[in-house]
Amino acid sequence: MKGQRRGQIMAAARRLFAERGMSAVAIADITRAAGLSVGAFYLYFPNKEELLRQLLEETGRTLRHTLAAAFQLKGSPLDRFENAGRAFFDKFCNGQRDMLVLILRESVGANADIEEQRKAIFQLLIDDVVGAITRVSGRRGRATSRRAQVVAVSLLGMLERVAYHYYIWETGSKDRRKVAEEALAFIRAGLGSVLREGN
Amino acid sequence: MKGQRRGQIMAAARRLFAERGMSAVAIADITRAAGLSVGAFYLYFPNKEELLRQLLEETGRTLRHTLAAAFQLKGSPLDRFENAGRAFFDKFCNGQRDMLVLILRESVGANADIEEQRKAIFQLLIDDVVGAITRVSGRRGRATSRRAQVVAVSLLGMLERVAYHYYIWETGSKDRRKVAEEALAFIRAGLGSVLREGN
Amino acid sequence: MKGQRRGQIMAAARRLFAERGMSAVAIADITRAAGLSVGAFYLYFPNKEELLRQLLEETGRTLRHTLAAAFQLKGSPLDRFENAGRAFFDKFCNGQRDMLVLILRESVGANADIEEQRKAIFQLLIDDVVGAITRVSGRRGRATSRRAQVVAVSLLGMLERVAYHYYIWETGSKDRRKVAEEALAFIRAGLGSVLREGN
Amino acid sequence: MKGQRRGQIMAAARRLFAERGMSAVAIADITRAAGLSVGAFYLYFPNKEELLRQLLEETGRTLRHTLAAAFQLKGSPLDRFENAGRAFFDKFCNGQRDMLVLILRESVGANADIEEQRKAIFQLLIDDVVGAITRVSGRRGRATSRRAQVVAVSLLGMLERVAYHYYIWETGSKDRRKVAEEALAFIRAGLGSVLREGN
DNA sequence: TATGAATGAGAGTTCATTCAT
DNA sequence: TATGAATGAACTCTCATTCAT
Repeated sequence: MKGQRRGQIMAAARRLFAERGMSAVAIADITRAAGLSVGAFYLYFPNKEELLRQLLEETGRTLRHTLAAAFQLKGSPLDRFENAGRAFFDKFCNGQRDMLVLILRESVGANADIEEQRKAIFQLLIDDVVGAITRVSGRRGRATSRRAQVVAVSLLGMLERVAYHYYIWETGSKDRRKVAEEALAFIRAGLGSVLREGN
Repeated sequence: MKGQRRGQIMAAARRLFAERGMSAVAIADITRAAGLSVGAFYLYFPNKEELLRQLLEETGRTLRHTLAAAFQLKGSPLDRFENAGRAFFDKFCNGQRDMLVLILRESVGANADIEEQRKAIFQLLIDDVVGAITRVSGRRGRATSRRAQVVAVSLLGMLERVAYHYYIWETGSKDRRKVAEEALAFIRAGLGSVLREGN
Repeated sequence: MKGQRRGQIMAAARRLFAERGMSAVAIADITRAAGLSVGAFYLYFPNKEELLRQLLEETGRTLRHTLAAAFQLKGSPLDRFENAGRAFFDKFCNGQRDMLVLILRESVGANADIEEQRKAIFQLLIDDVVGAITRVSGRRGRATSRRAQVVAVSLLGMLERVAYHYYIWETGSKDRRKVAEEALAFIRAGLGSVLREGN
Repeated sequence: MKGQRRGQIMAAARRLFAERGMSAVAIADITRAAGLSVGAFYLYFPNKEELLRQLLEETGRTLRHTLAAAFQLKGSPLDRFENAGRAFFDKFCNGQRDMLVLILRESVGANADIEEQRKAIFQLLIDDVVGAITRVSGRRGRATSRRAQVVAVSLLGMLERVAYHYYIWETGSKDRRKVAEEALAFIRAGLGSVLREGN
C-alpha cells in the first residue's frame, strides 16, 4: 500500500524529471501526475531532495544489476566485458531512458547531497569493474590496483559519454546499434591490451 | 573598462558557481563578490542564464585551445594525442579547476539553452578529435567516419570521467600525476589499436 | 470558499486602486489589506494584470446592469433614458465610487490588454444605447446608424465627464443632486431633438 | 540652447508616451530617442513626473488656443461653438494626435500631481466654455451659473469621448469627417436648446 | 491516511536618480 | 554643460513546506 503510493510518485517524478528537467518540475506537478495531493507527497518523502536521492539510488541499483547480470554470462573475459557493455546500451540506455537521463543529466550538480549519492553510485560501479578486472587479470599490488581503477573509471566514462551523445542528445549517427558495436569494439581493444600486457 | 567589470563579474561567478553550485548562487552573491551592486550586473549581462552561457563559451574556448596547442607539438601521432591528453590534465584540470567544474558539473542539466551550448562545445571538441584521427589514419568512408566519431566521443568520455573522479570528487588515488599517466597510457593503447588496424 | 477569498482580494484591490492608484499599489499591499499572504494572491489570480482585468469586467457588468435595469422601467422613451442616466449618478457614481474610479481613472492607459478590456466594455455600453435609440426612433439605414452611434458615444461622454468632474474630482458645485438633474435635462434636450427630428 | 534641448526631450517623450504608454517608456528611451545622455535629462527636468506635467501643460495650452482661436471667428453664437468643435477634431485630434493621446489616455490616473495638472487644465477649459455660454446667453445667477458649468462639462465630455472612440481607438465608423459633423450637429442641438430656453 | 489552501522567504529583474569624470 | 556607469530599493512571481480539517 505504502510502497504502491511511493512507487507512483517515483514513477511520475522519474518521467517528469527526464522530460522537463529537475528544476522545472514542482512537487505539485509530480503529485498531479501521480494522481494524489501535494500533502500526500510528504507522507512518503521528507522533502524533494530525498525523492531525487531515492530515484538515484534506484537508478544505481538497476544499472549495477543490469551490468552484473550480463557479466555473469559464460564466455572469455573480454566477451563478458563486452556483454556487460552491450547490456548497458540495449537494456539500460534503450530500456530505461528516464533513468539514463536522471543519472547522467538531471542529478549532476543538483546539490551537495545528491552529488554525494552520485559519487557513491559511481564508486560502487567502479569497484565492480575493478573487481572484475582484478579477478580476470589475476594481478595484485598498489600500482596494479591504481591502474585497474583508472581503467575502470575510463571505461565508465566511455560508456557514459557515448550514451549521452547518442542516446540523450541523439547527435551524430542515428544507427545506435552500430554505434554501440563500435564503442564496444573500441573498449574491447583498450581492455584487451590492458589484460594481455604483462603476461 | 567595460570589459574589466564584465571580467570581474565572470570571475566571481565562475568561482562561486564552482564552489556552491549554480542554483545556490544568487545574482546578489555574485555582485557582492565582485564588489558591485545588483543593478550593475544587468549592465553587462541581460540575465543570469546568459552569464552562464558566456562562462561556458569561454570554458569551451579555453579547453579547445589547450588541447589544440598541445596537439600541435611535434611527435608521432600517438605522442601528439598523448600530449593533448596530458595538457588536459595538467593545464586544464589543474590550472582551471573552476572551468572544469563548470563544464562537467554545473552546466549539466541546468536548462535547455545551456544544454544547447554544452552540446555545441562537445560537438566542436569531437570534430577536432575526429579531424585529428582522420588526418592521422588517412582513411575515409562513412563507416570509418562513424568509427572515428565514436572513438572521439569515447576518448572525451574517458578524459571527462577521470577528471571528474580524480579532480572534482578527488576520490581514489591522490597521486594525480600517476593517475593521469595511467589514463594516458590506456588511451594510447586503445587509440593505437584503432590507428594500427587495417594496415 | 474559494469565491470568498477571491472576493476579499478583489474588494481590497478595488478599494486600494481607487484610493492610491493602480501603479502605487503592490500585490503585498492588496494581500495585507485582505488579510492574506502574498502567495495566496497567486492562488486566485495568475498575475496583477488579470486582477485588474477582472475588476474591470465586474465594473462593466455592474454598470450595464444598473443602466439596463433603470431603462426597463415604464415611461416615455425620453423618460426611460433619463431614468438610466439618473441611475448612473445615484446608483453607480454614489453607490459604487470605487468602480467609478476604476473604470474612469485607474484603468485608463494602464496597459494594452487592459485598454482592450476597457474598449470592450465601452463597445457594449454603446451598443446598448444605440439599440435603445434605434428601437425608440424606429429608423434604419447606414447614415442613421452612424448618427445613433455618435449620439450614443456622446451621451456616454457627457455622463462620464460629469461623473469625473463632480464625483471623482468633486470640483464645482457640491450639490450633486442638482448637478445630476442639470446634466439629465441637458441630455434630454439633445436626445429629444434627435428623436423628434425627421418626423 | 537650453530651450532647444528641452524641446527635443519633450518631443521625443510626447511621441514615445503616445506610442507605447507612459509606464513602458524609461528615461533612457526618451534620451536615446532625443539623441542625448541620461544625465542630460536631469539638467532640464528635475524628474520624470515633471516632464509629464510640462507635456500636459503644453497640451492644455495648445488645446485652449486651438479652441479659442476658432471661437473668435465671426458668426452666430452657435456657429462659433461649432467652429470651435470642428477645430478640435480637425486641428487637435488630427493634427496633434500625440497630445490627444497624452491628455486623454496617458496622463489619466498616472499619479496625484499629474491628476492635479489635468484637473487644472480641464478647469480652464470649462471656465472658457462657461464664459462663452454666459456671454452669449447674457444670463446670470447661481442656478444659471451651475447650469452653464454642467453644460460646459458635458460638452467637453462629448468631444472627449468621441475623440477617444474614433481617433484613439479608431472604433466604429472610419469616416471621421462625417462622425465629426454628426457630433457637432448633436452638440449644436443640445446647445441650441439651452441658449434658446428661457427667452 | 489524505487533502490542498495557505505561507513567506527568496529569486530575478527594472529603472529613476546620482555623481565622478 | 554633458556623460553614462553605477546604485539599490522595490516589484512581481515561484514553490517547498506546513497544517487545520
